Amino acid sequence: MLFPEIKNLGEDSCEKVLSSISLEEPKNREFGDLTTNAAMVLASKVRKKPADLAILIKDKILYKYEEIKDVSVAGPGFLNIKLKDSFIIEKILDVFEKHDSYGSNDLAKGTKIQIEYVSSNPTGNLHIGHGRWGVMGDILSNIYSLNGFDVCREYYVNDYGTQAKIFSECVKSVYLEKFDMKYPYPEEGYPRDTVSNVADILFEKFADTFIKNKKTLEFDDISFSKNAIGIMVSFISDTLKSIGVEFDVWFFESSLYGEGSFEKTLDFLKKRKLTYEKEEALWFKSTAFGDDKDRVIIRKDGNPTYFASDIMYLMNKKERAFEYLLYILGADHHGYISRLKAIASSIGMDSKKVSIVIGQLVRIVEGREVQKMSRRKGKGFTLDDLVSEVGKDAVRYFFSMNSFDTHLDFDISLAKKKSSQNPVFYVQYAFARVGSIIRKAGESRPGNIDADFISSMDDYDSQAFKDFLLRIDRNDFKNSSERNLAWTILLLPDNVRDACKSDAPYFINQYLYRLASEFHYFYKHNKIISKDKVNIKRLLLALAARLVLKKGLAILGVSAPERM
RNA sequence: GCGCCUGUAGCUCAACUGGAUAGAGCAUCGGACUACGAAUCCGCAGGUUGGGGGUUCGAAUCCCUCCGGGCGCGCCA
Repeated sequence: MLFPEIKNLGEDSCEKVLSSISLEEPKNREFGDLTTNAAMVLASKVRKKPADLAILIKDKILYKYEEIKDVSVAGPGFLNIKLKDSFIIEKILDVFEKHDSYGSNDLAKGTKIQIEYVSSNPTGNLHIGHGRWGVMGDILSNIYSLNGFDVCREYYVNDYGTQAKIFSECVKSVYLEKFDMKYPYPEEGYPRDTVSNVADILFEKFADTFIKNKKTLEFDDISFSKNAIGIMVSFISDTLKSIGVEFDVWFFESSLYGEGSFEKTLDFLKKRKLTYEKEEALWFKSTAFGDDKDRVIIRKDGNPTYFASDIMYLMNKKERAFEYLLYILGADHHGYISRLKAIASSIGMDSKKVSIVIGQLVRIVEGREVQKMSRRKGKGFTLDDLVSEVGKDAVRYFFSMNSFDTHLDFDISLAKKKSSQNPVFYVQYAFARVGSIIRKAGESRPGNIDADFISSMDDYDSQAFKDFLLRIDRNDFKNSSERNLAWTILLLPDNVRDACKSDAPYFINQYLYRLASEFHYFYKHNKIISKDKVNIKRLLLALAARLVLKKGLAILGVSAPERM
């Protein structure tokens, strides 16, 4: 999304017109490398026919550029531009020049953004959906970083309210059984197997530490609960780590409530006349800020609600001076959008800088069987099940390959396949193929390549590599497969930028698939190594493809194997 | 009932946010190994964009209205 300021150049009409001019790849590649609608957008402003204006732009402006080989006017007034091969080759050399920084930009210039995702209650295992939000959050964080943002990845742990309490009670009941002590298991309690795991660990680690007096049943509930939740959080953290999802901050809801901070918040709200009492409860006027109903802050029984925590948490985020806040929530939480925005406005934040992405739910599909994700045990897959079934790479690729807005069908049998039907393998195989070429080149000891270079094909800063780049000629490509591959290699930065603009990690997946496809075709139709010689320019393209594939896979957090 | 998302090829999804002939991958059918990895490549076929109206030079995209699917609407978190 890159947020309003960066996305829109401004309100004033002139800039608005300019910003609606596009320069992009045409839908149909035969039209050229780039196309612009400039003539159509500007035509009415200068009172000319789009086609006439297009010809004017073509002759007076575009032909001045050395990089341009040809321009044609087509359709209602599109200007199609074909670039010179020599220019594309220069750009490929640039890719190696930049290498590590290739694909990144500094559009956001260190702007602080916090991305909160998963934030599942620490009262049970993660389900498949959490995996999707986790992967989405992680990849989006990567993408934001590449666009220059200073990203804080955060998980909000709900360890304070009723649910956390019920969970502790469950664990306590099982735990005390180990000492032949009876404690009622709450009705509507959590599934017993997860609870037992936690109780077992507490027993192993702490033995009877929490039991202060066996006869009077005196029990250290506070410490017990804290540890029980802590263990659950470590389970969750382990699961997420297994798919490469990690956080900078694990923020505990309970930490909001120390040292009279709740009272301070109440004072703050009361002073601003944002609260009122009704039916023995304290309410927050969230409707004044666009929410669809007012919310209770303090219940009839005197306890704060979850909404109260939301307010304090948001104030806390504000204090930490994040310029932008991004939430990734499951579709079952879409009711939050208006309330979070309402809180943000009420405490003086710009609600436009609080952005909420809603991910649609996930179904597991195996053949024709459809399973809905479920948190209840015995029904459906947990995230752990899925990871052990198909592995980290497939989980990450499949979870990121579609738009957030579509319900995702996760096809387990497809994810397990090791063939071209499986997009993960297709992309990884392209990378492995370049590795294979490099090895082959080393073995065949070609006359026109020296040994230093072969051993340093990954070391773009080495002298041998730089010498190699100097040998590349600027002559035209021999065929369209060489040119298309080169062109595709150059599109990574645009995709990284657009993926951020639209909060769409799947742009990267699609780009990688296209690049892999372009490479496979190139590979099939062009010989790189012949008997005693290497085609240097083709090797250059293969190496550039390798660099970009690696970079792209890294954004997705999917491994790039040398061999498969 | 109200709100959010959604309906595109047999299946899973795209379409650069209003642009050119709606594109990919699976699946189906045909073709290519004496070959740097056939885990690949090439080709054929597949569509009234759920239905109907409207807005304009131009609509899968925006508006209205039906129909279908998912998810929300607690003094739970």
